[in-house]
Amino acid sequence: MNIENIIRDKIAEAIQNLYQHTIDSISVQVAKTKKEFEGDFTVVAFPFLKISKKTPEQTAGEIGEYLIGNIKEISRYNVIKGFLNIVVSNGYWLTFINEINAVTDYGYNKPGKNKKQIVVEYSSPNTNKPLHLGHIRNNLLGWSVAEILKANGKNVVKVNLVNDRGIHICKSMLAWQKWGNGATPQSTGTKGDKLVGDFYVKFDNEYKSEIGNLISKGFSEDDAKKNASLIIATQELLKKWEAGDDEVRDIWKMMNGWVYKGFDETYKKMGVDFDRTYYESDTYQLGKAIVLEGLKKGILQKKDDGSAWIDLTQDGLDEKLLLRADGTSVYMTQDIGTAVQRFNEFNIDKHIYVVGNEQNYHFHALSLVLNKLGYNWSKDLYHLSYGMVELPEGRMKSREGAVVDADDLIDEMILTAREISKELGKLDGVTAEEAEKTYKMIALGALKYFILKVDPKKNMLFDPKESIDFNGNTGPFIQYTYARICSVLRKAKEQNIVVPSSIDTETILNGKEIEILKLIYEFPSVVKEAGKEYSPALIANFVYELTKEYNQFYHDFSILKEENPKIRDFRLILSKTASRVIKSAMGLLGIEVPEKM
RNA sequence: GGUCUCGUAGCUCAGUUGGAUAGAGCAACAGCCUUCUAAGCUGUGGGUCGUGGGUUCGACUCCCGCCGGGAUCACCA
Repeated sequence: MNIENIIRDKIAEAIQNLYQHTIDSISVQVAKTKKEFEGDFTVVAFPFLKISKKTPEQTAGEIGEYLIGNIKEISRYNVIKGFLNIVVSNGYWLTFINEINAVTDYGYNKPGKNKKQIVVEYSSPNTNKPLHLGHIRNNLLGWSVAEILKANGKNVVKVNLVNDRGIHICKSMLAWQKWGNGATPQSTGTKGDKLVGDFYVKFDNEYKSEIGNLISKGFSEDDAKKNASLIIATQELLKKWEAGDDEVRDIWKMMNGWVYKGFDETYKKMGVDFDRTYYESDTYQLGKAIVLEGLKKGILQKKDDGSAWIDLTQDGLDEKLLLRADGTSVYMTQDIGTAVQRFNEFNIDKHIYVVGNEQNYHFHALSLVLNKLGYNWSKDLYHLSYGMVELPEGRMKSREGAVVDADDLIDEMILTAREISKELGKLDGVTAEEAEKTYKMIALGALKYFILKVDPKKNMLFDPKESIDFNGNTGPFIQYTYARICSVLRKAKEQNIVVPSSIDTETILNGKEIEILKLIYEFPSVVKEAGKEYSPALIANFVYELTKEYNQFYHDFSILKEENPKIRDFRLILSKTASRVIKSAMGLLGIEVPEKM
């Protein structure tokens, strides 16, 4: 049983014995003691004053006295202004580290017998442009959240839904037909997704200039947009695609093929993967039958032109279109269909959509619509809504090419990592291949940590001019700490010092060592909280705190040169355990850690 | 206009379900490598937590108003 629960129980017991009043032990708040006070855990006495009818100091003192007498793991306490600070004995911490040394996956919950699955849908790219920094945030978040849920013992399915059809891809196709001269990735030496993206931008530029021309000829802006020959030709292309026109389908397949190859490369570089990939060209017809059924039941309304609507005004939203007058489906229709499909296909406990907060309204509506249609699992849908990545000049706009390209960014990071490493001469002793692997590890570590350390819900800023740091609160800092520990353990081995599997529980500890132990102790609850909140940021902030603390310890105390063998052994175990936790935590973020850097 | 969000040091971000004197990193300045990796460590300066009320023993945290930024309210996805 963990010490906080023991304290909770005993406090409830103390209240009962001292003041003849029954309270629920889980309602007792046990917090970490602030750095500037002596103690490990703090209990605030104020909530008990009504029960004790005494001053805060008296109440805290009486409870403290009771705890000393009844919990052997507590060595002493102090009271400051109604705050009861509890000091846990060295013996407890030493027993704790011995215990976790015996387990291999400390901090993780074993997969339960529960066969229910959690589906995490993320990435979900459009096939008309390459991935950019916004997609990076999405992918890293989705992947990491899936890993964190696995660490919480959940049965997770990672899913991608590729938006491979629609007006946007037709724009790239039309531009390729008109101005492409048969260009292919091979003929141009361009990565497939980039090539298709270039045609998308080309389309947009030509379209804009056509609109400009029309406006100068007296068209209103709206009319110009609707009547431009380019947009009309694009719509024709879409119609042909929907009709299954062979030529159009062939171009579509070819160009999407280029894009997939490009995406796969980027995914691989980022280290994200999926258990299943769906394509909207297969699923975009889903949902129609459900909507028609809803009409029949009178849950949905049909307008005069034949379009189908749902009225969400009671829920504070508006009326929402579910089927066009011509019977074709819209975004919402498809999402209804795919949701139903997923719940048929999997035994779903929770379905998580990792999608930007610009679609909050859509997912709010989606869950209401499904609920009204009678699917009681609509409450199990969860929109993991993350904030936008903004540039100093505002949002990224892919049509205008004002984006930070994913591949470029990663490549630049690798370049920087290589430069810094060479400058510091850190990898002089290793093979070129090994060094190259480490540069990539560091570059991705920096990028992933930079993104994941921020609370997913919040918008974040990325300034390309101030490239991502490698010092301070960064991925490389944490990786460096790991490498340092590995180095110490290597040296120990060279000196034939064996790290013992357990340690004498009478060993005397210093304050820094206890601080590190306390952080290691917190790891499981951080994993749990991160799972509950779907927040890799909690893991990132935790592991930073741990490494910061470790670096201070490393600086202030020597390990291998420590003369007292018991203390030396303890420090080795402590270091090894810290490195294990660092590696696990970083693993949950998708960040690898090097043994040398 | 409706709905939803965000506002913490010059900049980027933390701040557990309300708890003690609001913390890190970067940037600036000053120190520390014959000692287990200096991608490190130590110190200094830097704040009316947007603002005004309210609830509370106690508010960065909860409630209301206002100011400022963002998103969304498409027969786009």
